[in-house]
Amino acid sequence: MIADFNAYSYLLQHDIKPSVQRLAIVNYLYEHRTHPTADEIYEGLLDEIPTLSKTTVYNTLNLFQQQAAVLALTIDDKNVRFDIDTSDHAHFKCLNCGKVFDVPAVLNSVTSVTLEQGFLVTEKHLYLKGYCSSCNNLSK
Amino acid sequence: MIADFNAYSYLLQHDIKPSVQRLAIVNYLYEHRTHPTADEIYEGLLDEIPTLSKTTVYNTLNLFQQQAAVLALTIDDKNVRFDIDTSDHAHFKCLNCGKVFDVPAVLNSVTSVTLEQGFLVTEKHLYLKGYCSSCNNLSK
DNA sequence: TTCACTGCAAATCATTTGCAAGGCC
DNA sequence: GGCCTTGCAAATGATTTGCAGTGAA
Repeated sequence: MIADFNAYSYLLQHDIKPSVQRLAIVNYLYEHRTHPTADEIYEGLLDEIPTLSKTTVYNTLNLFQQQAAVLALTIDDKNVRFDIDTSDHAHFKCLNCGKVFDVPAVLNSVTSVTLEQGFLVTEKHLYLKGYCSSCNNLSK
Repeated sequence: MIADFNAYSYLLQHDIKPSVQRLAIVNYLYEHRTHPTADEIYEGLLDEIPTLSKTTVYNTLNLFQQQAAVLALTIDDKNVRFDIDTSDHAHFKCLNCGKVFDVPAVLNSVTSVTLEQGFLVTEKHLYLKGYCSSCNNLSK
């Protein structure tokens, strides 16, 4: 499942000094593509690292963001969600079950939006909301 | 500047019973297209309505959202911002000055994203981040 | 030894909730 | 009178901050 992913070199590639906690968080994000919250990551790692503190999870995720090793999603207005997949895609949040799905959108094509002169775009987020197939079928 | 906008009928059109507070908030949003936070709206109306409570601002904005009279933006990870313009457009947030700009994007064209069978999309948000012309020129 | 990393406890801040008082039909 | 709206105070919950202890180079 972890396949050829090397958490250690992933951190080095992003100029992040590896540690037990940092490696665990990267691996958690690599294995759980559910766009977890800081709290979900913390809870998910407690068995593995019982001494882990939530502060460390927040510190680490903030560091990862700075180094562009993860993407912070604000599709949820309650808490920030994290995605280790920084490739070109959009997100869909089901308003019923709350799950956040990856959507294979081509965000680059969105670049066609007309920006004023001198605006420099460094980040693009396309958030879709509605009802996923499971929740949508229930109401039929 | 207020032109032909009628806050009273705007509320009625959205099945919202008018009140002094609700009218003031709608007018504030109509006149301040800066995507204000709940707190900014509260502060901005204190002179006009000194007895206004922040709870009422939150209650009202939540009601407006339910009735689709305003759009809630989560482009900012700190607090939710509100937009009375529900027409087709995107948003750009400057990472330096923090301002949120309207972008004349055609979100409908974004519909071309491939969604799985049975996914029902009810809301689309395109958030761009980077540096606005003022902040971008400073660094040159 | 030094300096960065960790983790506990406390602080902060946006938002919600409980509830009592006031106002409108 | 009854119900909806308002607003205060307190609660909640995510995230940050202060700071002391630990550990690795």
